[in-house]
Amino acid sequence: MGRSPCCEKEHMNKGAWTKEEDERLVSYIKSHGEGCWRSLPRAAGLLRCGKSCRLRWINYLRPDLKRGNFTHDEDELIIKLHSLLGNKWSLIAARLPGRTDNEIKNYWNTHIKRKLLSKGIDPATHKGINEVKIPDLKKTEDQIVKDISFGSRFEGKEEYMEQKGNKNGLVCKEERVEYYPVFVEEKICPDLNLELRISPPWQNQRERSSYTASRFYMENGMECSSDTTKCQTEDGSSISYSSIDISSSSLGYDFLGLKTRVLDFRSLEMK
DNA sequence: AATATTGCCAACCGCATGGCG
DNA sequence: TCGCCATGCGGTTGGCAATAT
Repeated sequence: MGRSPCCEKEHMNKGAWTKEEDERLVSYIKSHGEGCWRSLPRAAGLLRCGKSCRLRWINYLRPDLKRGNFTHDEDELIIKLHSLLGNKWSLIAARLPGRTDNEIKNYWNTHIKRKLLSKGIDPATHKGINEVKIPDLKKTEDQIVKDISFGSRFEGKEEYMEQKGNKNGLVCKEERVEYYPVFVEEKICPDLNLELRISPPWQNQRERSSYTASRFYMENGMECSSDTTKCQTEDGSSISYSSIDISSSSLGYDFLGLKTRVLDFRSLEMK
């Protein structure tokens, strides 16, 4: 036996909402607040299912919604966030005040996809359509990647960060990856590159070696999981990357403005 | 003017997730 | 631990408007 439907389908209105229904919903939520979507329709005198009410409110009636076309800045932000997060529309929407996940999703599918394709960029991978999609990490040539930490802990870096006017925000390091990483150039908040990987908040090499950093490696919409890799630093100490469960950590980090535990990065796995 | 096609977006649907008893 | 329930999420669809033929 399957799951019971979220509401009684019969005697329910479907399709476009009327002005009167909108008014009823708005007035009810104004006086009772959001939530209890299942019981809301009956209480508000609406012949709609709870889901439908929730969607109508979130996507259309909410007073904080921004109307009108997307700006160029919003376009750019959506593209960058999509390169990081993939089709996680709700996460992307969380970074665009006044925009809904549905709105962004529609906008992506109708405008941005086409725009990227016209530039020869694959909207799914954010790479040139003719480029090889999966890098061979074993190759000996250097690779440039962007290593972005999300956090507010900049021990020993406060002065530097203040000078740069970025005490709390993205810390991005441009790193030349060789078989053994010996060259790391730090940059503060450069443009997000489309080649990204996400790691826990920045710490210096020594500190990093003291806790086994879990490096969730995302290559343009794909998660590239790998076994633990030991890398040797200049001073001879070793650093372990990837595949380390740090869920026991009690630390929470501000990832893209969303408070999260490190382990939650797993939920960013691309489909 | 009539019809076909295309683009857009609000809304729906089914599944996933998390909380709770 | 399990099952139920409410809610959230992302993919898909339906219908309207604009445009092309």
